[in-house]
Amino acid sequence: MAQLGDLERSIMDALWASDAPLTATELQDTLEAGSAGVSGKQLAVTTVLTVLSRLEHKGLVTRDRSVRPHLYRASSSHADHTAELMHEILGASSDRSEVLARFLGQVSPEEAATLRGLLDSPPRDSGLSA
Amino acid sequence: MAQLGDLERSIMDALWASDAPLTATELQDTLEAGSAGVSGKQLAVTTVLTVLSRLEHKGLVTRDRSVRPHLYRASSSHADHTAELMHEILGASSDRSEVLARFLGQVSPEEAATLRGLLDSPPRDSGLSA
DNA sequence: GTCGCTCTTCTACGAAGTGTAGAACACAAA
DNA sequence: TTTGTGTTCTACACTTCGTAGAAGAGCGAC
Repeated sequence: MAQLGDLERSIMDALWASDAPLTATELQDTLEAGSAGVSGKQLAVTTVLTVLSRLEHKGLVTRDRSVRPHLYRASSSHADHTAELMHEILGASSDRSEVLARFLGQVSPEEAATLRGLLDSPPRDSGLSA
Repeated sequence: MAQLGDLERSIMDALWASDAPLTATELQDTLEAGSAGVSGKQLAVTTVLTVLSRLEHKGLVTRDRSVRPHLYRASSSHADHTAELMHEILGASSDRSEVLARFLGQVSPEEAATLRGLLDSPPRDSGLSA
């Protein structure tokens, strides 16, 4: 799955931040607003569309072609995606326990508490909406 | 920090697997042996050196220039590196708790047990040898 | 001291991925 | 059918990575 480029990430962030699916033009506006400040430079819509196609190809974005301005949305929630990435990295390791130990060693007390809570509470569920 | 290429990863793996620092030539041999089987093709030493330089530039490898055949070793342990990567990804997320929840949702029972154990035991130590 | 060997640095190139966007095409409304 | 908006095709420059030759540097042998 690998890492994303800057623009790809920006677009994914915009999609993740939006409840409803977005059109390319809407994304274009969102991106301009997001990177606001000094630049104010707007990307060409084709640029946004190209990146969206690439993201769709990578499986990160799904597109609704049934409506005319196509609608784009993230295939999975940001949290899901991030968690998957973390697992991918963990899975590539030979010594999972050791990695987990290090991971916890770097975790903040708050996060440790969160983890404890999560481990105690029923671990059996998935598909919660973000 | 980002992700590594195939050869870069192979070299890091070799360094991580070795107790002592290695020279470029030793790494060259190790890589040949590691990828053994059908290929048997050996990389040019310069290739190994180039990649080592790049890895040094990225901070993943440190080099001892005081001895003649320079000695190369991984800057941090494999587990440390992996854990750092996981934190990097987690840190880039806006909703850490949600990500952690998803992460745990995908974790195997064994790993969950490991985590529980780690969270219960004194979290205060670092620098364990891999 | 300089010859030669080994190791390192410089330089380079091709492939892949990414940011960027124009040109051309498709489709619906007027 | 024309027109405007949205999508696809194509393209190019830049970066990263795998790959390695050519040239330079240091050290031991003679």
